[in-house]
Amino acid sequence: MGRPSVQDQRKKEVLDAFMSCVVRYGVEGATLEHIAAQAGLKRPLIRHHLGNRKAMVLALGEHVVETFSKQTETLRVALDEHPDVRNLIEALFNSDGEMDPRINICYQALVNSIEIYPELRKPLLESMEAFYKVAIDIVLASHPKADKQACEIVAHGIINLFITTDAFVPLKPPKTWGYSSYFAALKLAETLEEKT
Amino acid sequence: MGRPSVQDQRKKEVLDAFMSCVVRYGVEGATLEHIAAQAGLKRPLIRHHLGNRKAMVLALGEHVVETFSKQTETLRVALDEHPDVRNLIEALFNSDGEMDPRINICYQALVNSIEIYPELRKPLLESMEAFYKVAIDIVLASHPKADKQACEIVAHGIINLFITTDAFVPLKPPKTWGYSSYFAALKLAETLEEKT
DNA sequence: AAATTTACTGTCAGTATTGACAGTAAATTT
DNA sequence: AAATTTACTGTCAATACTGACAGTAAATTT
Repeated sequence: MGRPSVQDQRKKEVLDAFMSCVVRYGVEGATLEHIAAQAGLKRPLIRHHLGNRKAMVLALGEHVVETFSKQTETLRVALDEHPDVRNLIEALFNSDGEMDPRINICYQALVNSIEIYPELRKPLLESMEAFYKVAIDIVLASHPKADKQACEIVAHGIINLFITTDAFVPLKPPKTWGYSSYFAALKLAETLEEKT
Repeated sequence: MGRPSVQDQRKKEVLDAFMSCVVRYGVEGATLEHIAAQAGLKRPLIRHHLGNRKAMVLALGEHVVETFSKQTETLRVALDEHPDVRNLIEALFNSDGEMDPRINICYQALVNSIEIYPELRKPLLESMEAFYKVAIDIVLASHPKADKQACEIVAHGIINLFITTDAFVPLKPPKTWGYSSYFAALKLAETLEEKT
């Protein structure tokens, strides 16, 4: 009874606003006022729903890790149907709107804040490990004859290139930069093909 | 006449301290007090030498761009002697102590702060363009018969992989991650070899 | 309609950060 | 030694940020 709770919804909204602010101002530059304004709420209200600043940062960490894990799972389905490296690359780089471009930037920002929030280290590390693992599995399944170590290197390379996809967006770089990581990932995948 | 000026030296020391703080706390998290403590100086003194906070951030931008440009030049000499892709990769990934690992992290942090300091955009963009250009030139000179576009893609890929080298360091990742970008870069370079 | 629970706002105190500047100390010239 | 220039320190006011909480409004149950 009583007024129905909207905490779950509000939390998501606030964390979404937090992400946008982290992209613009960094973790420490994202003030509670910034976040509240971005979410269209008053500052005391976001505190009511999420607690103090530290709790918010940790919640953001969970949120990013969770979103990351969902993306990882989305990739795993591409494995089940057609365990092909190109499918992996397409899913990573050309899934229109599926991947939130803010996630990678926030992830990196949180990694760099680990000295302030050491609790973030473990979940961030584990989510990235899972991400690598899925990529490695796909590459291995896709090229069963290829050298195992080569597959791991290619998988790592593809993921690392993916990480940089949106790294330069604030620079408004020439269009040629935009797809460079994508094309490089494709070339990297080529190295596993049979050499005829 | 008068007491000899140590501004040039002090500026360098402060900017070096600023870099260390940006790596730990991000651009906005690096307070003047942090920077001063890191440099072993009093806060009013760093102001005396470098001006207010905004001036310091812009000076840091110049410093990073300058260091970046020096690294770019260091690479160009590797071009003149042996324009080989492997030399490029070795110079990037295995030049013990030559490359300051903080530079990439600071560069990325500054890129993400462009909305606050728009003046940084142009120099940051240009320094990265120069960096790409040198890499492309080396790859082209190294493989004159190869497809031009392929060379550009490989060069971009190598640089983008280089960018990620120290991205995960705060996570204290397993050793296997450490060289993944390096090995991936080598594999990427392989794609330009003659297919026999 | 009363009670209850939650959403939301206004506001204040404590702290952190920055900017500013007066004043002192040190090194150099004349 | 006096003058001059710069390095450096102490300190205070203004501002920004956060934490806390009382109090109001809204939605639901009985």
